[in-house]
Amino acid sequence: MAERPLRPIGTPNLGFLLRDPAFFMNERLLERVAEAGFSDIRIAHTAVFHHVRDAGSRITELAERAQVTKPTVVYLVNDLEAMGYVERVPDPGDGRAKLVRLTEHGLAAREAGRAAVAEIEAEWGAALGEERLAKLRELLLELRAFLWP
Amino acid sequence: MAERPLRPIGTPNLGFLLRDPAFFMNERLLERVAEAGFSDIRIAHTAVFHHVRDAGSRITELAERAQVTKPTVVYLVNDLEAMGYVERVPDPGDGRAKLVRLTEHGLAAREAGRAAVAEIEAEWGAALGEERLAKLRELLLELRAFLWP
DNA sequence: AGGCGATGGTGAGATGATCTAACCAATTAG
DNA sequence: CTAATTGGTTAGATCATCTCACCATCGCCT
Repeated sequence: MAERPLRPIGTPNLGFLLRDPAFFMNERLLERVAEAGFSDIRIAHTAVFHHVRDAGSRITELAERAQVTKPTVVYLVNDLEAMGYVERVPDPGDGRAKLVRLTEHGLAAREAGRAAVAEIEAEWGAALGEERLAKLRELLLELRAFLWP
Repeated sequence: MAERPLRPIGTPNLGFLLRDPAFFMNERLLERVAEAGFSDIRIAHTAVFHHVRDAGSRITELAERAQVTKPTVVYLVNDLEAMGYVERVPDPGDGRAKLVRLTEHGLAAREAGRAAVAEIEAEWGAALGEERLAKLRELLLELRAFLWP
């Protein structure tokens, strides 16, 4: 298998090429969110911020969407609740369930996060050229469609 | 900042687009390496396998190359040494230093890892088309050059 | 209507990968 | 020759994640 032209020596494999900039973005994101006044947010919390719906989401739903286990989400939500970013409200439609919802503070943090991401992507766009960045995004979306049909 | 056209709703940001397939590759890599008979290798170990030179590398060098601290490398190397993948030999040129080198077992595991990566990349190439995958790699290399000049 | 399997959420405890701080041994530079 | 630097290690902490066990509620079935 793998009868394809060998990569030039020293060219990192796709795993590294993908992971390293993802890591970079995480770090910058955290930096800028901290600068915006939310310095207690850690990278794991982004799973919640990214997936929680405005009307509130169940723990189970968050776990599915973020592809982690329920106890992991509970741990993150406990954390965020203690820090005032989210609140748990009873789910009106099901006595067992609770809805996790962003507080005002949480909404502000999410906005800061979104702004930071947009900023970082803009910097990358300025460096590569907007069309090339768009092409990169397109290819990554295609890859994602293949991996998670 | 960020006066660029908004992404369509639901389009994941670049962080996720990059991280998710990197994660995917890691998991597949580990699976296949395990199938090849090296089932005790964990993902963190890849840092050592990927960066160690055939002639042997110092702990310090590995830490720099893998972008982690020295104690982290010591921890990984202890692990790999106990499992028989690497050995420590004294550095002939410096009494303080030791060289970490792959054993026969380690070389075999590295080969299995390389084969697995090549296989996965070939699958991606078959799905996206080789030229498009090459384009993706090219753009990622460009991004890397921007981020780590 | 009552019981019981499925579902939503939690707690306890373990594990893995990382870090910082402190340290010893050997080297190199004044 | 001493002092600062460098290579490696140990100890201990932290964080993010998991599995297993559990309780509460729901909704179905007889």
